[in-house]
Amino acid sequence: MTEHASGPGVRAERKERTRQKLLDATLHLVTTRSLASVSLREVARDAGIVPTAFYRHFDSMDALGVELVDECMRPLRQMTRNARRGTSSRGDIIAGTVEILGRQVREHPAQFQFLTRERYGGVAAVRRAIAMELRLFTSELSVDLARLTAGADWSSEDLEMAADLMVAAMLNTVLQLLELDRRHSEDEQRLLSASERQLRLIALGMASWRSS
Amino acid sequence: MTEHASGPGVRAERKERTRQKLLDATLHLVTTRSLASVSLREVARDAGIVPTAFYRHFDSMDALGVELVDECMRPLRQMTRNARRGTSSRGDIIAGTVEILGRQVREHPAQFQFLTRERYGGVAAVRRAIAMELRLFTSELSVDLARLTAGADWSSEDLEMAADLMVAAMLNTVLQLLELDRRHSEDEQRLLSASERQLRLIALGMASWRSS
DNA sequence: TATTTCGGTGTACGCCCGTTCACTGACTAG
DNA sequence: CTAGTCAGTGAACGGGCGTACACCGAAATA
Repeated sequence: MTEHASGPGVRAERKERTRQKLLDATLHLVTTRSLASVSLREVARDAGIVPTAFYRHFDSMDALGVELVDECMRPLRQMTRNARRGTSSRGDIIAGTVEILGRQVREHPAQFQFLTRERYGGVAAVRRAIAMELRLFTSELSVDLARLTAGADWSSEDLEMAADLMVAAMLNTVLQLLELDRRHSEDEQRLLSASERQLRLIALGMASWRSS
Repeated sequence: MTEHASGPGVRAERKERTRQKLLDATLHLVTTRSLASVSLREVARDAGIVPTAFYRHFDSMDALGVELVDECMRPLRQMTRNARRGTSSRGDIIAGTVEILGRQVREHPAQFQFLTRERYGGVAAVRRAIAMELRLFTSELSVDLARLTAGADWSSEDLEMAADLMVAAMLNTVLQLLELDRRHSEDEQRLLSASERQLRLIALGMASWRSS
């Protein structure tokens, strides 16, 4: 229970490290193929352990997949936090959001690849986990929109509708960014510019919207 | 070469029938899992033939997948044709489009399920085939938008951007429709109503857009 | 120091897979 | 009537899979 002088939880630390290796190996494998086609043995091999040792960390590949969703959601959560912070500092929310989106995708391509690929992939548990996170994301955005449209008579249903559209647009952008080849930053800029204009188009629509 | 009196291509007809059985069996299997996790033997079993006979019809499961994309695109193509025809007859394009979209998804759920699930699934060839069809769809829509915005100074790039946003919104609706449980027509109506308002929001934005 | 805990090992099992090959027999064509 | 075509058969192969089991040795505990 209490930590010893010589090694404070050396074992636990090693365990956590190989656990992370399993997650990393899976994430790497999933950038090419779908999770359903990745085998337990393959993951164990890439992580440098024997297949049976896999069970010391996860009950099954499905369970690992669900944990991986959580891990991959972290950059996305950070993204929304950054976007919110950016809101208060500068005037143009949209430009800031799109810029952050582009950077996050550039810095964590594998995570986004995994999330978008498995969003409608074969493993039901993983699909459900992603759907839950995404619903949370949309509802948070609709709260933000409520703040921005204060005064206009927006129903909560319409706010949800607009937030859903914005999230769909951004996810579409993410998918297109991931399809891009590496080191074609000009294409990336063109895509991000289009994304910004899409969000601006929606904002323009919202400005002249009357909740019926 | 010439057709005989007794049986005009009985053999070819039988072949076509089992070929169709293979495609149908795959489509049915793919509603639950992803294509990458469906085996050749499984498909052959469900189609009622021995595994080796599979090769009389397709080179591999990947090849079958590409053909399946083509087959599943037929209802979608018909949908756009219907939407276009509806355009000329009545005033409200959006309501008509959404209604047709809802009906098509209701009538061909497995096809849409396959297309959306495999759009970013594991099989590269299938992914490419779907992406190509979808790009065609978007560019056709941008042509329609060019006709509708004649007079306003829309650049072709912005037209593409708007069409892309609309397609993303509609695909998002399709995904949500497919997630719905059966026989909850109230939920379906709510979803289609939200989709209609999304498109209307975009149209509203376009009305006050100035291509910069 | 003696004992327990536990992450990782190695073997072994039965199963399903894709693909090969030689074959059969109904339809086709001359 | 005869020869040829070809969709479908059935046995067999080598290989990867998930998983059970007994085991090891270093870290943790007492």
